[in-house]
Amino acid sequence: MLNITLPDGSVRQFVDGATGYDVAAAISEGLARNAVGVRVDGEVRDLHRPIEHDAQVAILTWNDADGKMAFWHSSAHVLAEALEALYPGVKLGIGPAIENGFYYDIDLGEGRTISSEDFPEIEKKMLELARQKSKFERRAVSKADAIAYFTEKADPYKLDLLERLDDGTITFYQQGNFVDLCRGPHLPDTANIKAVKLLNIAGAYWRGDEKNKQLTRIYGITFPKAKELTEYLEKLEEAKRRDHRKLGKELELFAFSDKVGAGLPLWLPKGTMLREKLEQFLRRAQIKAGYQPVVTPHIGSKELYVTSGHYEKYGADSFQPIKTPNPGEEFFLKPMNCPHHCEIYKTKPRSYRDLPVRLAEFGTVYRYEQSGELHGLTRVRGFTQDDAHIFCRPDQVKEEFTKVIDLVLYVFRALGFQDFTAQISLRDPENKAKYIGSDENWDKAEQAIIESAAEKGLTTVTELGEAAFYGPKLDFMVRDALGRKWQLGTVQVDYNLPERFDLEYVAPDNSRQRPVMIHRAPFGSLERFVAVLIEHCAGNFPLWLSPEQFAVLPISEKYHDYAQQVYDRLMGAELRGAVDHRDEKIGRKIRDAEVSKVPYMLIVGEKEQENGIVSVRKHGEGDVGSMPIDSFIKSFESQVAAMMDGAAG
RNA sequence: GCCGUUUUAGCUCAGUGGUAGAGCACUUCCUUGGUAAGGAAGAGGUCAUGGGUUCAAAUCCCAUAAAUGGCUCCA
Repeated sequence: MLNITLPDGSVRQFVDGATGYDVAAAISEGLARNAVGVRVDGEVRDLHRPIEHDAQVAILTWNDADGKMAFWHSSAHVLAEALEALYPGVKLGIGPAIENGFYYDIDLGEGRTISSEDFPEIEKKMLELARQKSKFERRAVSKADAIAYFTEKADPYKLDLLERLDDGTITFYQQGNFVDLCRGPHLPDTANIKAVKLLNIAGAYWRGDEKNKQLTRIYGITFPKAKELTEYLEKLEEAKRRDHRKLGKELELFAFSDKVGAGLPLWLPKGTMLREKLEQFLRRAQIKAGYQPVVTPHIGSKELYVTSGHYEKYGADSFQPIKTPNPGEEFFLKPMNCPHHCEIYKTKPRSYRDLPVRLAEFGTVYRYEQSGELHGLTRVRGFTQDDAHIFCRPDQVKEEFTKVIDLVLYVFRALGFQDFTAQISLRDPENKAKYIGSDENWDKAEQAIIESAAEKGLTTVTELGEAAFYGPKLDFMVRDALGRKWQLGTVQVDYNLPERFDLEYVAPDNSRQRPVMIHRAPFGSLERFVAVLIEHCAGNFPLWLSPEQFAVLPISEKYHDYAQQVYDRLMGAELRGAVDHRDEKIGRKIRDAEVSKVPYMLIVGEKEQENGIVSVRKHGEGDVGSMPIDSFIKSFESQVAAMMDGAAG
């Protein structure tokens, strides 16, 4: 007999050889019908695989993340089966499930191509195969048999995969006539796959190595219900509507020009207003937090980067040096601000009493990103970091880290980013040699990060081996309203640059000590931050940031004078906006203001002029009634203040 | 950087080898209108750039650039 413990803690008994399906069926018929897999003592397995011993068992359905993975992984096999049917001789690479769907890498062979125009036919074939309700059958095979099978099939990629697998761990899965090397687990059968959509097609190197052959990767997604596919596609449409590249153009925030150069954004007046408000906001917060603003040039001599080590590592792949009339003299556009800041630190001897020294700069840096990597404002070749470097004693690292986290949280709250996680990147304990800095300091810094993150109650994930070679770091990952993940703020401990620049402070015993350096940027870069902010709020910026906070809309030309009076009053109170003087009807002016996402529309006509009031309309909400101009200003100001107080609390 | 796709008016996009189009935006005129598009007329294009094929190229071919979806990279 098998004792099966269910997630609710109850224990049920089953005959030997019982499967996950039997367990599901014993719980309810509906569960058995919807089950896609089973978790046995933490291991996700096929529903119909016998459970060998007493275990903790959870039935997985589409609603479990692991259930979705099995569902999509199985869908990838169906895609492969369809491709084999439609494109005989196709060679298969790998076909895993991913966060949203699955893909399969294929090699069509010389001269054959496939494009998104072929998708409908492939989708049709996949649905046809799915309807056959083929069982996914698992079988263990010996390495020799596996090699024989794929040699016979002349599938070089599977053979390559097999080379790295050990005998005894190899399993095949078969549905219909299609056999694939696969660890599983899979769905019981193909019938659950009711809706199929192939999404896009792309090149991908075999094993992710650009020295290898490039395969064709087909991305797709499947669902157990057609309705869910429709909803997913609607979500994609919504993401497109929020795309910062689209909104940036529509709202006239930024632009690019071939003549200026790829990846070099031009900030238009409205975008610049937004950006300056963000800068102003952070500048103030940083002054309060004890930072000292500094300004450094956009270029630095080659020597600076030889010292920092960046020349050796990135010199060849950077913007190439700027030459001068002096032979041999070379300058680089600065790819980061830290070397300059190190030189500021070195302008005078520092006492342990002076530390920490916090140098802050909105520093614009230039990096020659690969052409294929450029993407709107999130990946550019010239961008401004809200950078600062904290030079402190090793015993101050933790306190400084905590303060930086406070600052980042303050910034995120003020901007409405509630859903974020913090990733702690530590060194690989197996391979300590590849990191610079003493063991003792690393331990101290890693502890400092872990503890301060815990004290601040951050939701963290810890990644071993993800630290930079010069120090551990903490990155803030923000999810936008659609659940997409972005890396914004970062805090990094650095033992390398203080060493390379020979930074020192005088300790109480008069000895020379090495300070620790902390790089930090709450926004990361203004460019990426604005991009994420745009997508996060779909272009409806918080009132205090909105480039245009109001639009005065006169009913007709007769009220232009009064409109101007209203405008002057608001500008006097330091609100931002404009009067719509066009010869258009009020409906049209309202529509245009709504479309351009102006938070407040102030409609003025005869009534308003006579009574010294404005008729207020709120973006997305409509008419909110009329009030004296001063009341509007007061209510406006209290709203802005509330946003800032909320952030501080 | 690599693979695929795309590039036509300020914007969004039609146009499959034979006289360059639409809607919106813009200009002018009419209209002075009360909470999401008033009407009319006009102006606006080296069809990304450079080569080639052809009697003839926005259209077919090649190269370059940029954008875009991925891959690789990211101080």
